[in-house]
Amino acid sequence: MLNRIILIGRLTADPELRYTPTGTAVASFTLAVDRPRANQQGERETDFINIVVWQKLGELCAQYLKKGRLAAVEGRLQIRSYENKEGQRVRVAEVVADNVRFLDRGDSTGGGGFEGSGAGFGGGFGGNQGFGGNNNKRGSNFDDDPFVDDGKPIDISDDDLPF
Amino acid sequence: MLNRIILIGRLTADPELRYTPTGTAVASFTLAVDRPRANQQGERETDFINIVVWQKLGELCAQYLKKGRLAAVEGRLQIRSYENKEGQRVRVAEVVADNVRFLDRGDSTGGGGFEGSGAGFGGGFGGNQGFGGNNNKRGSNFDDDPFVDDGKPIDISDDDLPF
Amino acid sequence: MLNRIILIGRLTADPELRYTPTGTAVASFTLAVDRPRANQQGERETDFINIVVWQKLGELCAQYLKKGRLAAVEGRLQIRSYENKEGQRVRVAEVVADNVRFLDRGDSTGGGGFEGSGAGFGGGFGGNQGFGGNNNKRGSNFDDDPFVDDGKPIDISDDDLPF
Amino acid sequence: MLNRIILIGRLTADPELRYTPTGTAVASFTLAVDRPRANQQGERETDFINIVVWQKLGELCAQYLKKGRLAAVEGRLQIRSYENKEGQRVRVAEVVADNVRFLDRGDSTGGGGFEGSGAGFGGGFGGNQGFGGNNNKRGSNFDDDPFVDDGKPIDISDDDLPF
DNA sequence: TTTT
DNA sequence: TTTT
Repeated sequence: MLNRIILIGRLTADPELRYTPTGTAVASFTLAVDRPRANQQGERETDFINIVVWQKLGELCAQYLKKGRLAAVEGRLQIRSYENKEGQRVRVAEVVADNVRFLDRGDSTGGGGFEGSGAGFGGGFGGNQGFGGNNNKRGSNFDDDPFVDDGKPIDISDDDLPF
Repeated sequence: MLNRIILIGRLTADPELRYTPTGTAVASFTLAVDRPRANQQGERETDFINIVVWQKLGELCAQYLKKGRLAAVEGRLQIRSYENKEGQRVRVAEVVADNVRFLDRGDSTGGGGFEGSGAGFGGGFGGNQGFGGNNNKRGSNFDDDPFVDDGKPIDISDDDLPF
Repeated sequence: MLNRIILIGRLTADPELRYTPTGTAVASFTLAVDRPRANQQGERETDFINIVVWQKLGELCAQYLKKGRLAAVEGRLQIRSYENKEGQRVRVAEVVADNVRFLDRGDSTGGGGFEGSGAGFGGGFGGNQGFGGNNNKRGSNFDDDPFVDDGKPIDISDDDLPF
Repeated sequence: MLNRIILIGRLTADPELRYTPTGTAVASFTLAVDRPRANQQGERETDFINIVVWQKLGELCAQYLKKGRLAAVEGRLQIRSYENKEGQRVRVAEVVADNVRFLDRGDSTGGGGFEGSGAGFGGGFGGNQGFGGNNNKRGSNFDDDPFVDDGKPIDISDDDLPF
């Protein structure tokens, strides 16, 4: 009924940009988010949280976010479930972002950042013109999805579209 | 650096209440949270999100929340990582709640709900007196943790304390 | 750069429904939100927070929400500023909601609730057909806006549209 | 029942640090938060949102935050109400922060930021030792509270403590 | 000005 | 698997 998450952390690597068979862009990256307190052993722990960003906002993330950058991400926690090759049910958690802010090394406009979910690219967004043709070279699979722990590629299809 | 999630959904089952070796209470349950929109096939999907609640607030959840009840949960998304018996790295996502609201069939106080992380049980909270002795009968294991897909019990220890 | 608020509380009165000169619907109501703890005097205090909801979601609020009902509201905190008749600068705070959930006495569908900001009424939303003609009978003014403390009516105009 | 707000913005001025009669620290500052979209006239608007931060976290804000700095603030929206000298009811909105992150020019620790509401200074926090004696030189008034539009000073008293 |  |  309500599902809202806000994170601030640093990218563990450059974003990956993919396209569905119908040409919808989707970026994915992992955010390292430090826990507020040290644990019993006095160590500061970190949660590595996978983020996916669809459409134009995803393309902007792929263009502007890089490994090590600080970002604020706002979205929804989603639990995908699938069977791996051993027939085990695997559950992967990821945040589907609809708002991303670039918080350091911002461009000269003073802060940077772009927002999704907005009028202006909701219905009318037509694909990925100007981004060089959606190169489904490797079959559009998330074959290195960091949540996949057993080598099984997860197909990205238009079924995954959250809109 | 910042990690905040707010969910509203219904419990898929009664909460489980456990205790660490040192007697700290921890409740766990799963919240079914409907996605905002239907997917491509016109079906309404649901995310099943695991919640853990420590200390007194956990005991209150175990006491007042039941299967089917509507609840609002506020907390932090945490990704635990461990090796299963096949030597595979398994990642489990769960929300560590510090505020839970009971949203239906509220008791006569008008709405119900309790809040954690507050003055009053921060440092001084001494265990679970009055809750009948912390019955580590089954070895204090999360042996039916819904995030565990391979039967391996996860030890709950004082290392897991988020405070 | 980022502005997100989530509230759960009860309506102090039925929502008011108005229309801008160009026929855009806007509902407004006040949410009573109890503070988490009692104050020094042992009293439980309450914040009365004004909510505005635009377009179709506003019409749904006006239709389904009533005085005393419990609702969850998600949106953005906005500070409007204007000069009152004594020439003083007055600042009014309100939450512009893009998601509202109806949390009690839900209709038979089990929970109720509607969500805005979504594809489906983002760009293509054409007005308020089927809601009975937008009766700008009283000049489209917020002449009883609960944030106005000095009798000055605040014009609602298309300038106020947050989209 | 639930009241949570998260903001990212820049300080309009250095924080003000005050103390209650019993010596509890409270910092206040205003955050400029740009709205996500331009208005009808194509202008980008900004909300100026007042923040108050109590106790040790407030002292840290006064120490580390300065005009122009970028910060993330997490807390609760509170509406205070009082009568001004003309006998009018005035309502002031402010965010009572329990978590503040310093997002630019972070100190060498890599990111900066401090968190309140935590074990460690919840119950045991005893005042403001080491901060040089709580200088109520100007009568402990918020005499330049940006929410006060009519010159009336607002007394800060222990009644205002949110804990 | 206010809700349960 | 991981960021500063």
